[in-house]
Amino acid sequence: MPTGDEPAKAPTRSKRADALRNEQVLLGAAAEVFATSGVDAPIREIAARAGVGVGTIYRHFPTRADLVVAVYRHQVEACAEAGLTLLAAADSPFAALRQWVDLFVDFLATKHGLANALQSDSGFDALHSYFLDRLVPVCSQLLDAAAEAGEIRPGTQAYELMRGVGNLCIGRGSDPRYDPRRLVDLLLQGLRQPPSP
Amino acid sequence: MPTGDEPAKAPTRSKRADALRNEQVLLGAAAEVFATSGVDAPIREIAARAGVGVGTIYRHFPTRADLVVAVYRHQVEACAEAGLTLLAAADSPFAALRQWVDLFVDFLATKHGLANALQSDSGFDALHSYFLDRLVPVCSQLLDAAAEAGEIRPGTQAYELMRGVGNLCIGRGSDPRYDPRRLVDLLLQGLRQPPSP
Amino acid sequence: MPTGDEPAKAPTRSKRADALRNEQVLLGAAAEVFATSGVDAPIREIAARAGVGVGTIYRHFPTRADLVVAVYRHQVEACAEAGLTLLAAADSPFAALRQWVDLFVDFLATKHGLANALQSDSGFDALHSYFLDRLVPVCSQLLDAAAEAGEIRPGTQAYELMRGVGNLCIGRGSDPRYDPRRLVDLLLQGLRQPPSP
Amino acid sequence: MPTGDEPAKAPTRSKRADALRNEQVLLGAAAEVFATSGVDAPIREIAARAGVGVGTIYRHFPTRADLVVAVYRHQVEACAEAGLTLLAAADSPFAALRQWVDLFVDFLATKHGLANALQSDSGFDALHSYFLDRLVPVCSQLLDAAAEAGEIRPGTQAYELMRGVGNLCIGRGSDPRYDPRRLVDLLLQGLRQPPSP
DNA sequence: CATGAATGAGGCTTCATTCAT
DNA sequence: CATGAATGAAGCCTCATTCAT
Repeated sequence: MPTGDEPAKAPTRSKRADALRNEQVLLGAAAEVFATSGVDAPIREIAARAGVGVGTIYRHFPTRADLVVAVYRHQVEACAEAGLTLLAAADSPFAALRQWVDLFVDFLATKHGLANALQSDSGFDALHSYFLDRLVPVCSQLLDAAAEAGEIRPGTQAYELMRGVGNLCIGRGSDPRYDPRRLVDLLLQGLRQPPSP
Repeated sequence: MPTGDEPAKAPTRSKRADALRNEQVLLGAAAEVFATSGVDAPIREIAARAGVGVGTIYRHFPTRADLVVAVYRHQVEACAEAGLTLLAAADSPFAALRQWVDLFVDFLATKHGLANALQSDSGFDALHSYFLDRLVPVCSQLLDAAAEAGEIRPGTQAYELMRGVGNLCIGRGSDPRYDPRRLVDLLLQGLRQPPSP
Repeated sequence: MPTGDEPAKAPTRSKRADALRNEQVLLGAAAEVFATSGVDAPIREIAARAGVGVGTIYRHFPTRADLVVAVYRHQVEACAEAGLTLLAAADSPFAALRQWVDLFVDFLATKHGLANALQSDSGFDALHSYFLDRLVPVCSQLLDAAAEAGEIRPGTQAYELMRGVGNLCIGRGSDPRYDPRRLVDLLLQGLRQPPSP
Repeated sequence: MPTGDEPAKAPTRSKRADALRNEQVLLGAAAEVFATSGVDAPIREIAARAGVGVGTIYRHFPTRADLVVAVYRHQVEACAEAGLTLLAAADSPFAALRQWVDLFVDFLATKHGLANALQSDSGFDALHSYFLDRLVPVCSQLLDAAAEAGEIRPGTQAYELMRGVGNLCIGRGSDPRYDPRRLVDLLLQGLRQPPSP
């Protein structure tokens, strides 16, 4: 399965390079299968799609959660980092928050079933934990900044907001009438209101 | 297993009564098991709790969705009817909407896993449809009234709102920091804002 | 699969009878497979031989040990009971012991791999326990009687003797030069000697 | 992975030395793992302990039996040789036999699972053969000498005795009440009796 | 030669669903 | 009509063994 754009002359010290490439293939296949059949898809299906045996998957990712985390790690990291960038660049803390949440929704919205798997009771505790450990602090910073700037009412916890946004992204695409973005926007608008009427 | 002390000539009426009673037992057992183990609980568990064979369940409820719908039908009906009552009784259309949504959240929040099962891709299409068919019109009426009264911005669809509220109820109880009610409230507050900043 | 010797007219209250018959078929098949491939044989193989699905076996015998114990229970019981009979009937306590041990050897010797499975570290703790719980007391009685009659040296424990005899029966049949009976006899002869020369 | 500081011209001798050293490391690791997890331990475990790849083990020892035999060869040889020594040195042929058997029991008793693996049906035919080929002749000599001296009854075959002793050593350590040595002693005492009562 | 990544057979177990009794 | 026994597909996971690097 040579990509063709490498000189065949210098395979040098492969071995590890080989395994690494394989891992990439695996992650790609897993991403596709997750998108299609959800993160609960049979390991066999992923193995088949990647053109490897099941053992290969178990070698690289002993548990399913390991695989899921690996599949989404890059994007989660990018999302986390974007939070800080946005806070520095946006017109206002609230605008930053909104843009950042949009980013998160974009991410979840394109991964069929990922939002579901984020549920803590879905058996993917590691996934749930990873996402929240990584993103809650960022969200918290954005929320605090917006609150300090007086743009939103205080008192909302980042953990709750993240889970709420995640939940709203569940089942996107099943019906064109349902667009999580509109609801997330409503949620953020709600933050601007004084505590209660 | 007829007891023999009924006239064999006219079992019709009593048989029906029997079957009905049986169905009630079934529904009760299913409700308990759903509450404990979620709506995905093994059929056997429900049969055992009801003290009947699995065949009996299949006879009465050919698909699992049929059973789930039957279990929650009363409460869905009550919720639907409450919408009209509230609209008539509340201080304002928006107050009615809010109270009604609270009712719906109360309902979902106490049924472990029900909100999850409402997802259209969860394999319980019948359940999903039933809930929405029955409640969306009510919600729509409440939304329209509030919009007409100028209490909320126009443009939000009842279908979307209902699904959003349902989604927010997923996973309640897994972490004390997550309370769907607060987020639902935020959502409703968001409706009061002008379309966008 | 009617046996033909039952009047086809009176299937009366079957159901349980059916299941019972099935259990017998299962036990028969398991006995054969155990004899052929040892007690570690794949469940599938037993199911196939019995002409049933694997689920049927799991229903009747949730764990493999349950199955093994069930397969041999009758014979273990018979063996245990024979101990008392022999003690009463034999010429001397030692003769009774010898005959009883012969019985036990006969039993083990015809079950390929059973002696192996009796090893406590073979993962069939339940089997190991069952055999010993049932037979050690009997053996103990026989040993005591022989010791009291002065026919054997005192001090040998029934547990140890039973395990020794069991061990000697391992691997019978693999080589015609090995006959556990001769060694067991040697063991019993050894009991007649004074403690040490 | 040649280090490069050896002359490429004459690697023969040093390569062999290398390979030998490697084999020693392997045998050491295997011995440890066998002691810990039995001779059925996963090849990987041995490879890991030796710090080599599994392929290396397969190269040196194509089958598992080859490895096991290699691991115990030294001790088996020593045991075999001890037979002759003892016969010359002991007070009587029977005393020599007894001491020699003790040696064998000591050997087996300290190797977790080795006695089990000696079973001819355990899939380690080579192991079984090696042990018996090497030790049966020795045992035979001792038996014959004792028989000639009139210390034991004639007629017992060395093959049978060796296997019997081996079998008695199976499962040692699983229960403090079971000590193979006592039973082996009984067996030897049995040899001193006249053929039958 | 050594490495260890990849393969895939093989065993296990759970349940939804059917159907004889 | 009710029962629950039987079925068997489906997923899971663990190594022994091969072979490209």
